[in-house]
Amino acid sequence: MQETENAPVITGDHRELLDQLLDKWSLHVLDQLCEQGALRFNELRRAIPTITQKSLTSTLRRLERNGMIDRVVLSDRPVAVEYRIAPVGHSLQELIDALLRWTTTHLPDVRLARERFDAEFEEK
Amino acid sequence: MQETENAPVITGDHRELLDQLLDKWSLHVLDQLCEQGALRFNELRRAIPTITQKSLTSTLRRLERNGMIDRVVLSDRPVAVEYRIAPVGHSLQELIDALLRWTTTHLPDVRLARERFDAEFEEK
DNA sequence: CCGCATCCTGCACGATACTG
DNA sequence: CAGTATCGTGCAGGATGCGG
Repeated sequence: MQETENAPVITGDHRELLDQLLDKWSLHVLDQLCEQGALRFNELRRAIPTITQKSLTSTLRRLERNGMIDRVVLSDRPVAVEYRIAPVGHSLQELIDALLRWTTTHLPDVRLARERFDAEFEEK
Repeated sequence: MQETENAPVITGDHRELLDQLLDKWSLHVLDQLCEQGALRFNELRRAIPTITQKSLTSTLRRLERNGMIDRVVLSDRPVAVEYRIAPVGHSLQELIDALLRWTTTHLPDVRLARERFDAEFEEK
């Protein structure tokens, strides 16, 4: 019978982790690091022009804490740091790509749906 | 030929849409509706006990506006409404499941990484 | 049963200035 | 170059009460 198939119940832990990986900036950072393998702090800033320095810092810290990326000190004087995608983080890449592909594919549908919804709402 | 493979550049539109689909509650709602097909308002409340009525309402509106779900009026007196997963929304199910499976699988890794990170931070 | 209207609070994020 | 420190603010989301 149906057995609810594989019952993907969403626990608080799931939600918390997803919040930390799919938030406003993490996706950008992960995406960049997955593609480039490793990037310097300011290279990331340039790759994601709209991100604030503060946000980039906190995003990197969070991703590092969750084991998604590694912070590698290249030298002390001058200070040089590199951020590398970690194995666990890399396992996310295909998922992220799938997410982006889905949005790209269905963006037209969504736009149409929105127009319809808004128009219908306008009538009243 | 690296060609950056399929270059999944993240635009503002991507980000906005993902924000509306992967936010705190949408995932729960979509997940429920995908599994059950259709649910009443209060059935959803019971299925997601921690959600507020206000949040459920706004989440449902947003998902409806984006074409992910359909709001079906069953009767007027007494008021009876049903929310059904729409085709576009259904195409998200496997993606959501993949997301949940990934977190379930890698949660141990993440926990370990966090402990290490926090411990290392403690030392200083 | 299915919502809408308000009030309220935290906190995510931006802007800006400073440091080794 | 790679950050830390501080201030200001919008707004998501909880709590509560009312209404058809």
